Order: sequence, then C-alpha cells, then structure tokens
Amino acid sequence: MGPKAAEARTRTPLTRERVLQAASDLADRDGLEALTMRALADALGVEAMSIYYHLPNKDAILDGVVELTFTEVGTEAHGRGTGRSQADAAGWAPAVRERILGARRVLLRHPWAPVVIDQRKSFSPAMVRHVDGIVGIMREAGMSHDLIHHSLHAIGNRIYGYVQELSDDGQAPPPGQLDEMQSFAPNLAAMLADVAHVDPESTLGWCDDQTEFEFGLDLLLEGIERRRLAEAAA
Amino acid sequence: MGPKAAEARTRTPLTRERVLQAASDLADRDGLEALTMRALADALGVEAMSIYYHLPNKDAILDGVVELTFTEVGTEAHGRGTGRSQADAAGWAPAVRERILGARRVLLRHPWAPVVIDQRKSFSPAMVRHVDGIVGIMREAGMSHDLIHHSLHAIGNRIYGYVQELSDDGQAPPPGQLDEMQSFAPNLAAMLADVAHVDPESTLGWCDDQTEFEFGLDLLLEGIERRRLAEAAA
DNA sequence: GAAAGAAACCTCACGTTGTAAGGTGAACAG
DNA sequence: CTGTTCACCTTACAACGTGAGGTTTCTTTC
Repeated sequence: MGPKAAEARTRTPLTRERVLQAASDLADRDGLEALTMRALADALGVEAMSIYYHLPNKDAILDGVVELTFTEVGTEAHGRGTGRSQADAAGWAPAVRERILGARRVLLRHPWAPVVIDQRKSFSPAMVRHVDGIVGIMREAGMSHDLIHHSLHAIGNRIYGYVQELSDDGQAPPPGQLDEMQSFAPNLAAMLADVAHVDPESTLGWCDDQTEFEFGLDLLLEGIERRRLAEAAA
Repeated sequence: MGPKAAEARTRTPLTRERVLQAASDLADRDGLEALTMRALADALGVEAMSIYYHLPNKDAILDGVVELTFTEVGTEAHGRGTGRSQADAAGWAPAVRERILGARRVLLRHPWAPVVIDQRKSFSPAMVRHVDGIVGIMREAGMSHDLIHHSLHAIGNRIYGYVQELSDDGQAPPPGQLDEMQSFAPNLAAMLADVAHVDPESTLGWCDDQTEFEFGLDLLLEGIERRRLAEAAA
C-alpha cells in the first residue's frame, strides 16, 4: 500500500550467475537443507517466484551450483604447478594424485556438493573437463583406454575429491555405545578401542579424514600402476 | 457414518516389522521417492498417522529398512560357504571379497538402500555386524588394527556392496552429446568412443557395473595384501 | 454378560516445500 | 501516447511430515 520508496535503490538485476552464487553461498553457510527457493530469494532480496525467470526450476539450481563448484576446481588445478608437462609414464600417478587432491580441497569448502552430486548424479561440463584432464594424463602415460576406463570406475567418487561423507567430523564413538558393541561386534569394538588409543590428540577426533582419503587413493594408484606396467610389457 | 461392515475382516494388526517390510517392498517396487507416509499407510490398508503408533517418525522407518536390508546381508553371508575357517593369512582376501560381493548381491535387490545409507549415514546393528565380520577375517590374518582401520576407509562404500549409484544403468552416452564433448573433453570423448566399440553387445549398455566393481575391489585388496606383508616382515 | 481401561487407529489441521497461473509496474519502441 | 517486452510479484495449490486430540476395538476384571 505505502509508497515504499526506500527500495527503489538501484537494485542490481538478477542473473543466472548471481542466483547460483547466492545459492552456493547459502548452502555453504546454512547447509543444503536450508537451500529453499524462499530462503534463496530472501538472500537475494527478492520473492521466490522471481528466480524462475532466470532458472527453470530447483534442479537447475542444484545442477548450476555443482557446475559452479567444478569451475572452482578447474581454477584450483591451474593454479598449482601440475601442468600436463610432467605427465610422462613415470609421473602420471603423482599428477593424477594432485589433480584429485586439488578437487578435494575445493569440495572441502563446499561440503554439500558431494551430496548433491551423487544424489542427482549431475554431469556438468566443468565436471567432465575435470575428468578429461585426468584421462589425458593417463593417456599420455601410455595406458589403454580400457585400463583407463576401469581405473576411473575403480577410483570412483575419489575422482571428485571425496568418498562417502566429507563433513563426517570423524568423532570418537561414545564409550557407552562401544560397550554395547562389544557383545555383538567384538572385532570392530576391539579395533576402535585400539585405534582410538594410538594417537589420542590427532588432528580430528580419532581418525584423520585426509589421511584415510590419501591411503585409499594411493592404494588404488599403486594397483593401477602395476596394471599399466603389465600392459606395457605385453 | 455408514456401518462399513465389509472391512471388519480379521485385519492383522500393524507391527513395527510389518510396517518396515511394507516400506521395503514399496521402495523396491516404486522407488524411494514413492515411499511416503501416506503411500505406505495405503499399502498397509491404514491411515498415515496410524504408523506413528509403531514408529516414531519417518527417519525411524528409513533406519529400519536399512537394518532390515542388512539382516538380509547377514543371512546371505551364512548361506555361502565363507565361514571364518578359511580366513588364514593367505585366504583373507578371497574371504573378504566374498563377504563384500554377498552384500552387493543383496543391495542389488534394493537399489534405494545405498541412497538411504549415505544420505542418512545410518549405523544399524546388522550393518555393524557385517563390518565386524570383515574385521574379524582381517584380524585372523594377523593384520594390525591400524592397518585394518585404514583398509576399511580405503574400501569405503564398497564394504556395503556398492559404490556411487547401483542402478546406474550404465548406458551409452547419446552420440550427439559425445560430439559436443569432443570439443572440450577430447581425451574423455576418445576413451568413451573407444571403449564402447570394444564389445558392442556386452551384458549392459557399454560397461558392466559388476566388472567395474570387482576391478576396483581387487585393486584395493591387492594393495592391502602388500601392506599386510610389509607389516608381517617388520 | 457389563464396565473400565488400554491399545490401535483415525480425523483434522498446520507449516513447509516446489511451482503453475496470472497480475503489475518500469523501460522502451513506434 | 500507446503498445510490447522484460523483470518481478501475488495468489494459490498439491504433496509432504507430523502434532493434537477424538474414536474404535480389544482385553481385563467383576
């Protein structure tokens, strides 16, 4: 009713990019479940339905933020000195490793991204580019397409810099629950008790996510390297 | 109002188990997104709110169906001849492998389960028991708790018989999209084109999910075995 | 049998979600 | 001045999970 003149401020018009950036920021700050159309509109100083003028629906927004995240992955890879140059036969594994850890660094800043990625199994161009870079490195090491293909599947989620949940906050199991576990899962209980004691004040609660990630990654890369050598010998 | 006498049929009363079984069946048949309180109640011949008498909320139902699925995994493991007996130092890997592939067989019958598991990261007793069995096998092979711990993380999702999406229907990418990809992801495009041609009438569209799963699993098991030998030598 | 009490189920309603349909005001073209 | 187009808003709806409280059905006790 009122002349609400105060909001006639040179309001920068919405764009696809501004919406997606706001969506990413909102998810970073308040979590994925807080990313609703109304909340997003609110963050943009706009009504919910206005967003639909720039993006068809919420799925497009989810696809969009994943795309945006992997654009970030792309710049992360360029920043480091991991050019294609050192991707000879010997150095392919470290090169791939660095690419993957780079992606992981970005994804750690957007913990909601993994969730969106594999609940929507989105394939954005930026994502494809990331995979393509890794394929390129492997190809330059002389691996067959078949071996590369299997290897991508083997590495799985890890290509994108995560596996399972990132923000797992690997915290120690409550002692009460561990006692209960002793009765029907003695091996697991023993392991947990043992491992928790080894380094009581580790970086995280009781297991360092990054270490685990790299352990698994290296296991795979070693195995792939052995397959590559077998292939080269044939 | 009406005397609705027809429905006075000896209706078996709801129980937690009946609800969970119906939920699992419903998800099997119509997919996870079809598993709503109202639809579930309908399948049970009951109103939605009646379910709340037996289960506190929907999360409890999701936890419950995962539990139920892993009970199935437990019986699957017992059926096979993969007792602890052959879990000596040499045979630990095949034993673990069989346990994992057994879990996979079950999870393939419930494609929604992986989604629920890692979107809710549920830890049911039956799930814990499954992991415990694997820890037991590794322990009997003389591995340290530390190595076992790392190994579990390395295997990751695969412990539960899946990785990423199960019902991926790994079908060939549409040729149009592949052409477009050629411009900005040449390595990937080349690989896809190449691999698709190798065996045109494979079991699945163009890559066999089971083969990929086992490839990755074996890569990891081999690597772990080498770590175990290194540990034993020390 | 009847009456009391508990157990099992239902009705109604609310808040939240994504989004279809269509309205409103500003900028601009003729 | 008049229409068209763009950008945004208002209203509304169906589907979701679920709180509050009413109603039916079964069981127990006399």
